[in-house]
Amino acid sequence: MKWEDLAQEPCSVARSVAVIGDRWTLMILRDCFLGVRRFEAFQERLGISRTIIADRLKHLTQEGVLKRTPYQDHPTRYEYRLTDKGLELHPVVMAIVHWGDRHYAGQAGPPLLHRHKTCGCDFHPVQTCSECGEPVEARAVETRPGF
Amino acid sequence: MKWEDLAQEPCSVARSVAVIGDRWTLMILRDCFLGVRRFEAFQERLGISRTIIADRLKHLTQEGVLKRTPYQDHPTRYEYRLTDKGLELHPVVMAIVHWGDRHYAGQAGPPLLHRHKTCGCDFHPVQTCSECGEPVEARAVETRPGF
DNA sequence: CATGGTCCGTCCAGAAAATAAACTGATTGG
DNA sequence: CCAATCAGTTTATTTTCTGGACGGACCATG
Repeated sequence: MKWEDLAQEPCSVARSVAVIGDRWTLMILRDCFLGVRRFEAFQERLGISRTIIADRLKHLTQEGVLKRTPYQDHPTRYEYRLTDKGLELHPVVMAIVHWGDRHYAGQAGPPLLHRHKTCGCDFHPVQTCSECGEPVEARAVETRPGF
Repeated sequence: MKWEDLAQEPCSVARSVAVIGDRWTLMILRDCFLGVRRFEAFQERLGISRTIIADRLKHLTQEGVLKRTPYQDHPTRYEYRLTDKGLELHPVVMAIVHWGDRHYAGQAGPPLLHRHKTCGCDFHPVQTCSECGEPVEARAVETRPGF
């Protein structure tokens, strides 16, 4: 099966994974949420070849996750910013961070702390039910076909 | 950069991505949460080569996300079940599903519906703050070094 | 007791994709 | 003029993936 085939599957995981489901794309998204916007900055932070950066940025841009906008003329240079669609990946990234914090943080604790500006506290994300507001456990979820 | 290098980074995204950050691993995890447990079932559902299935299942098992347990003797056959650590990936998978539902569902709506057994409603996941309980917006989060 | 079926893998060669390293090109500052 | 910055592209190599065959341990059927 190919990338393009994945996008055609009648499954939201498959379709999302076709967009964000590889190592470097996820690492680039992480950096986006940390405020990184420029090609050189991505390249330097990730330490991987420029081809990959170019490729992934293009892909994310085509999918509307990032927007390529000029930040100077002579020569025109572009930076990559999260769109609203991209910002909606925040729960995905936070969930990944939190899982990593729980299972791979060293003695010293998690490498990054997250503060919720609204309440001012350091927090971790909690997945709750949109209907009753209670935390959702994996075992408390039942799945059925939607169409 | 290699997979193993990623795992060494002082970043929880990198460390998590080193474990779950590729297409097929994520698709396998999706199936795990849908109750798939056997080699043949993964292979048939994903339609990819057996080599990859074997490789990813082994990797996830080594990382303690899945547990390989016998379900019959003569001959001994094993199935793959999510461990507690694996179950904790539920928010990650749900966040991915929800993003896909929002941006890639067709006219007919999302391919799968999720019911919260506790309250009995179809729901979508909401990321909330562990401290104040309010929904967390990407823009309301501030990050700083933890050690 | 052969024959086919199930199930979980492994092995191999060729095809496809990912990746690194060097290069291009426009421009600015000294 | 020379070096530096920045955003890529090109080329060659390395890695991964595919598709199929194969193995081994059984079971059911005729």
